[in-house]
Amino acid sequence: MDLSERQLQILQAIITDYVENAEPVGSRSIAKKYDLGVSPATIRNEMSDLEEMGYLTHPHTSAGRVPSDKAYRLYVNELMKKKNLSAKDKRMINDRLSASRDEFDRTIRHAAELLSEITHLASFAMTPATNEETISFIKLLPVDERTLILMIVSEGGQITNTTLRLTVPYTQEALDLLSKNMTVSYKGRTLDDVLKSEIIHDVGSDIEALSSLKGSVMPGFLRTLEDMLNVNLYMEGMTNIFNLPEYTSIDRARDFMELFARKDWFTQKMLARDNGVVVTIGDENDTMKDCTLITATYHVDGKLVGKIGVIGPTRMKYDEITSIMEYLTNNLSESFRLPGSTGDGNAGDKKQKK
Amino acid sequence: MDLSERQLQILQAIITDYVENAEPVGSRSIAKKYDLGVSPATIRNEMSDLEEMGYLTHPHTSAGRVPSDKAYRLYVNELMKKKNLSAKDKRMINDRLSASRDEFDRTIRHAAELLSEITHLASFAMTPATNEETISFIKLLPVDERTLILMIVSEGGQITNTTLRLTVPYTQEALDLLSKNMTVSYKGRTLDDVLKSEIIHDVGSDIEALSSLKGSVMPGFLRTLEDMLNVNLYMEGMTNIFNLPEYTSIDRARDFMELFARKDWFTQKMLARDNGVVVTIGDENDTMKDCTLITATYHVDGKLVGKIGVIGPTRMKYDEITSIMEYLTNNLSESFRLPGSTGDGNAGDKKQKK
DNA sequence: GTTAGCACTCATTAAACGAGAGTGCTAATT
DNA sequence: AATTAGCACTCTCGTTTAATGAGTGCTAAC
Repeated sequence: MDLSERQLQILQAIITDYVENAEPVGSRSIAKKYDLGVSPATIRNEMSDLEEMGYLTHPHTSAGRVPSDKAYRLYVNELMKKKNLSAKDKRMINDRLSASRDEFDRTIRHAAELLSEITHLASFAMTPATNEETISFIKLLPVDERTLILMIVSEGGQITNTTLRLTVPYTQEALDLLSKNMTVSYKGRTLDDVLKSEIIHDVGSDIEALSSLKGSVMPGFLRTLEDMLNVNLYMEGMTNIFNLPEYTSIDRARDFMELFARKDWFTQKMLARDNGVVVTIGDENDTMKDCTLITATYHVDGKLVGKIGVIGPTRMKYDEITSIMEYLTNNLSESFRLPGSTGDGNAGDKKQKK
Repeated sequence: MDLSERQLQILQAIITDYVENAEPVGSRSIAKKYDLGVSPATIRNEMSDLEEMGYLTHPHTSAGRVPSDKAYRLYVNELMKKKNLSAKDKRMINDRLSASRDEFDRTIRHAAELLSEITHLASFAMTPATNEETISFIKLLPVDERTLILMIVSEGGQITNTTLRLTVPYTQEALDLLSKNMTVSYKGRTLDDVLKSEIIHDVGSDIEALSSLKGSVMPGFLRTLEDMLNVNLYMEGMTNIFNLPEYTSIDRARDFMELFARKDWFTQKMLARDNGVVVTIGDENDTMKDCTLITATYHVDGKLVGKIGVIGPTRMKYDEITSIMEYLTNNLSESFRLPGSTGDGNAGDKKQKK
């Protein structure tokens, strides 16, 4: 049961108008503003049909029509045209996103800030999940007699280091040996794997000094692995939503804020989403059924995948926002590419239902 | 112009009642609930006097009285008695605050969480400012031919390290020499000082290889210094305030949230506050004139000073909250004491106007 | 198939009203 | 002289009522 050309035009007009003004739109105003060459009465009839098909709703009898989630879905999948970013937005992204591998986290946070500034919505950005990363080698570097640096290098080139302070002195020999043993034991295994497997015994404890050192180092090692696995989540522009008419009720605003207070939960949810630009509208989300959530992925060295997203009411400028996010993530992926590497990171445009 | 005993009793009763119920309190309910042995009429007369002296206000003619900032000030300075923590709260703090020097930031964040949970207010915690810390030594450790670890150790024992990736290979000699030169140049100077002074030239560039290496390392060095100087600010329990009657207006809530969005600004404000338990009420704050802000300080090794605090409406349980914060900061300072060191960190009880 | 016309619906706003809580004053009481 | 009882007065808050107006849905004409 396809929609006629005119129905699509009317639906598009209603969406455009409602997104703009946040108020139920009536037949008369459609007829006046959008030049469809038909009278309000005709539009009324069509609207009635569209409502029957589930694309529109009625807050109450004598109010205008409001697009349903289904209408937005149709719009995102079929009607929406890619928007060209304004020169201002492009400039903003290019200028302010001085990404560099060194300042990874900082860049990611900047990206989230930028996104919320441009879209006037709440935004977030996540550093890549490193579940699949494998360990390349582990090194223990001496600092002073009771202090050492533990360094973990992943195959993907990620390097993390932590300073450990021991309660007893160590010897250089023990240090070297432990480094070697740990590397042998863990090389090629994923962080996840190493952290979960409790096989910490087999690192070798032949020598007394080594065994003691191992005991001191291991907890730090595990903690560092955990830190490597932890994706960082940055949230920006939370207060933007206070300016939106759909959040003038304190309860709505509270719900919204509380969602973000549970960072870890939210992170999990977002990690589960597909790659590329993903739009989930209203009911398609299992929580926040009156929100739309748009995420996009950026790539590091064309491999690791991080996410960036915006959250707002289902009424939002889908065309603009998806375009902005595509531009932004391409820009990010570009910045995070290893000098030598190739591969375009596949920052595609898959609009898909989750 | 001192207050009579009875006036103090009445004032105390009004504060207690208002703090509890958040509604203007009338003469009749005071007479009924608090056994002062006088009739409502007498209380009315006293209330009238108290109002004239600026301790009470009237939302409108025929409403009950509400304590003014001045009244809260008097209460905090004179009337308030130290409260004993409930066993539950004590246990909570003792159990959950498994502080350890290694996981400094984590512990601080936990403390903020805990504080907001116990007080049902918004809380924050700041890591210590290290402006005054001086550099002990700088070390460059080799990782692979183009990667090295830069380590900065402060006199106070703080250790920070960053991984640097160079575009060109380096030599071991150059590395050692640069480490030595940098240590000589910067040893004993404060982080602040080093960062501000642009005297990066005199690190010595006699050798070609050294000069090139220096050029690559210096930006990373400065960035790391900046990171060391940056105090981290953790905010928790923001959404608690939505449950308070004073924040049912969306505008109020928005203002509140927006304040915290500007983390850096807020950090600056908080750094400027005195040590110990400091309470600033309503107008005493230059922003947030309808809030009370309570901060307390904890100590690291009896020296460095970090802050923890709560924010809420001027109507709050001053006695409980200050007691909780004192207990909590003492606990923190205790945990962050170096094994060898002494000195009680002077976590005093100075209630003072800012 | 389209449009004009018109009755009808329903949210929103303003005004009117009564109830209730609390004060402030005066006069009586201790 | 201090305290209290009594009462008129004020102001908020919730409810009711009425008017307004935007917008639909239907019918009949084009």
